[in-house]
Amino acid sequence: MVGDMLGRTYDDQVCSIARSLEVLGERWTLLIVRDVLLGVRRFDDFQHSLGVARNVLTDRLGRLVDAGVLERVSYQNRPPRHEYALTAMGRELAVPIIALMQWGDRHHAGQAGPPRLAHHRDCGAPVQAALVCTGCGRPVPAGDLDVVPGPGLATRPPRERFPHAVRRKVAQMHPPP
Amino acid sequence: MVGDMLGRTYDDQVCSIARSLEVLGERWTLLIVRDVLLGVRRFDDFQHSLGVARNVLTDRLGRLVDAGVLERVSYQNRPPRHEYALTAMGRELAVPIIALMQWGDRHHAGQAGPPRLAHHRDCGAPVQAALVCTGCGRPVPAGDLDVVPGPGLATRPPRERFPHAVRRKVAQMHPPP
DNA sequence: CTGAGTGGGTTGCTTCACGCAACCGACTAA
DNA sequence: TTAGTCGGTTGCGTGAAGCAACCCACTCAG
Repeated sequence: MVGDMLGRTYDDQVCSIARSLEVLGERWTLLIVRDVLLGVRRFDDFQHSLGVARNVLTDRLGRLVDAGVLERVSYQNRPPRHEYALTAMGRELAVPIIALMQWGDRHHAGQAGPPRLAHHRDCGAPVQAALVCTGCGRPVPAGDLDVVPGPGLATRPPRERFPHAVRRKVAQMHPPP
Repeated sequence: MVGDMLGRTYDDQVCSIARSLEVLGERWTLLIVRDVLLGVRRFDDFQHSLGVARNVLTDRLGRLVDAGVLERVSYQNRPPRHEYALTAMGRELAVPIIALMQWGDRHHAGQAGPPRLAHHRDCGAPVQAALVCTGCGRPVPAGDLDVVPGPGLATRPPRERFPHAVRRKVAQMHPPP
């Protein structure tokens, strides 16, 4: 019985993607983080930039603060006002967010080209999100990737595929490429 | 009419992240893609792996097929049955998905460690999602990143900060039919 | 020829989260 | 004094998600 019990969590998944999505997966949340990466900091600016309902925005900002992705930074005392800034943990989200952005650039941008570009501040050259091998240092195409069980998967062995299954042979009708 | 007009789309955003999220951002969708990356292919297997409602699963699989992320591959004719496989476009999602997974590994994994590991098939070494500079070839920490307007952002100058303006016009982003 | 099981859904009902609009409280600038 | 700013909260209505049940074409064991 972890989390909200209904609706927004993926309770029983032993998976870092599911756990990331519990923090980031709701509507608007990732766009808020994008906005912060682009320099937006204040409630009303998020609201105007996104067109999100104010109560929902309140909810999402609060969750991001609770999750440690954002922090409130006071900029005035009377009345108390604050901005939202990325924590170190939040800044690391640049990797998946830029990766998602570039996937969208490749497959869903108009002929005008990408709406935004990522550059290396030091040398000005474009930056790309990619999978790189820590062994040979080369980029790894998605097809050369093996995703295997890790130490955190101890609980629950891989799901049995119905012991009395006869399905296997039928599957050979169209052999995998 | 663009998108669903209500609820699931981010109509007026000129942003590749928003456009990616229109395809991938709904609940369960990204977990379905994760499952396909891990080798799950059939309706009932998704359903057991995720615990998602069957009608929702039907909807998500259909959307992913429509979006060109998955394709149906027939494996039997009477009755017609098929599996779901990643297209080339879908395979590219390994980058943002692994990035999200490793963010979750760093910040939300138990002390047991990551539930899953990504390895380079050729040399067996771990694979990491990262931002790399196409100029100097070095990894780029999130803090050294500049995200600047690109050619696709022609529409709409950077948002005014309403010195005196009335907010009504902005609020009416979806004019009544 | 039954009866059980399978795969891939569809239908109906209920609940919940989102969108909208109004309101608030402490301040500031005209 | 009124109008506006900023960061919310509250209340209400509705559409989408979740759940369970059902369905149909087919296969297989007995």
